[in-house]
Amino acid sequence: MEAQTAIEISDAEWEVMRVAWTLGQVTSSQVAEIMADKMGWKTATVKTLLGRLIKKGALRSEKHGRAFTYYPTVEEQPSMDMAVKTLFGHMCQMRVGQTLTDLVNQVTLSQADIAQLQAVLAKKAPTAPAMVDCDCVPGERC
Amino acid sequence: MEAQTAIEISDAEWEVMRVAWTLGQVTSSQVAEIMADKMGWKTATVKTLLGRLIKKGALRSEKHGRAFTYYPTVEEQPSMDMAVKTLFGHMCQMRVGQTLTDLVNQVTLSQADIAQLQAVLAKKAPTAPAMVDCDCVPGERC
DNA sequence: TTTTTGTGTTTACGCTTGTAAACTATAAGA
DNA sequence: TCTTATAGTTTACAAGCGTAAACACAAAAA
Repeated sequence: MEAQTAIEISDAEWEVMRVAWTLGQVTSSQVAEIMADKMGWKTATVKTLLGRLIKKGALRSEKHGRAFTYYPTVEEQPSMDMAVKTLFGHMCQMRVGQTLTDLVNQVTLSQADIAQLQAVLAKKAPTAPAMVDCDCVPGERC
Repeated sequence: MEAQTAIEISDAEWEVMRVAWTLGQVTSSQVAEIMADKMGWKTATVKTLLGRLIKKGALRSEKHGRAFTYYPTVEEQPSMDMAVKTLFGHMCQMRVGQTLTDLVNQVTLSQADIAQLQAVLAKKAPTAPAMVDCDCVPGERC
C-alpha cells in the first residue's frame, strides 16, 4: 500500500496551500491580497497558481455567486510529512540523525512538541541499532 | 552573516553528490557505473550532471592522465542541513514539531543519534515556549 | 604512427516552475 | 437592460531540470 500517488506541489504553490490550509476556504481575491502582502506577487500570479493547484487536484472550487471558493483537498500534515520524508529519503541515511539534531537545534518547539519527541525517542531507544549504514554507494560502507 | 550564497543542487545532481561525498573523489566512469546500477541512468546523463555540478561550483575537477578526477567543494552535512532548513522554513511553523515527531517515527536512528537528540531536547525544554504560532497568514493565528 | 576508445563538451528537447499580461464571460450595479 | 468591474481561462516566456545523443579530442593500444 502506498500513499495515494503524491500530488507534486511546487514551492510557490505551497505558499498558496498554506493560506488555504490555514483558512480552510478562500477566495482568489483573499489569497491575492495575502500574497501581495506576504510575497509581493501580482494578482495574475495567484490566479495562475490557483489554476495549477486545481488542475493538480490539491484544491477544489465551488461557485458562489460571481466568484469561486477554493478548498484544500489534501491535508496539511500528511503533505508536510510526505515532503519531509521525500527529502530525507534522498539523503545519506547515516547522516539523518545528525541532520535531525542540527534541525532541532535551529527550530522553535513548544513544550508539548518537545515532550512528544522525547516520548517517541524513549520508545525507540531500546530497539535502536548501534549504527546506521551509509546507502549512498551500493555495497559500500562510508 | 549568512551561509555563502547556497549552491542550488537539484534532485538528480544530489544523487551524484552523494557518491562524490561518500567516496571523497571520483572519476566519471566510476559515477557512471554506480548510477547505471543505482538509478538506471545512461552514461550521458551522468556526464551532463557532472558538468552542471562543476558549473555550479559544487564539484571541482583535476586532470589526471586521460580522465578527470572530481572532488566535492561543498561539504555534505552543511548541505543537508541547509536543504532541510529551507524545506522547514517554508512550512507552517506551528506544525514543525508534529512533523519532526512523525519523521522520527519513520526513520532509523542509531543509539548515538537518539542520545544526541535527547540531549538537545533536554537543553531546549527549559526555555521552550508554551506554543508556537502559525505564520501562514499575516496576522492570523490558526 | 595510425587507429581506437574512453572522456569531456555541445546541443537537444519536452516538462515544470515562477511570474505575469491579455482575453473572456458573467454577476452586480446603474 | 446596459455597463462595468471582477473572477476565471489562455497565452507567454525565460530558466531550470531530467534525460540523453552527437561531436570532438587526446591518450592508449595496435
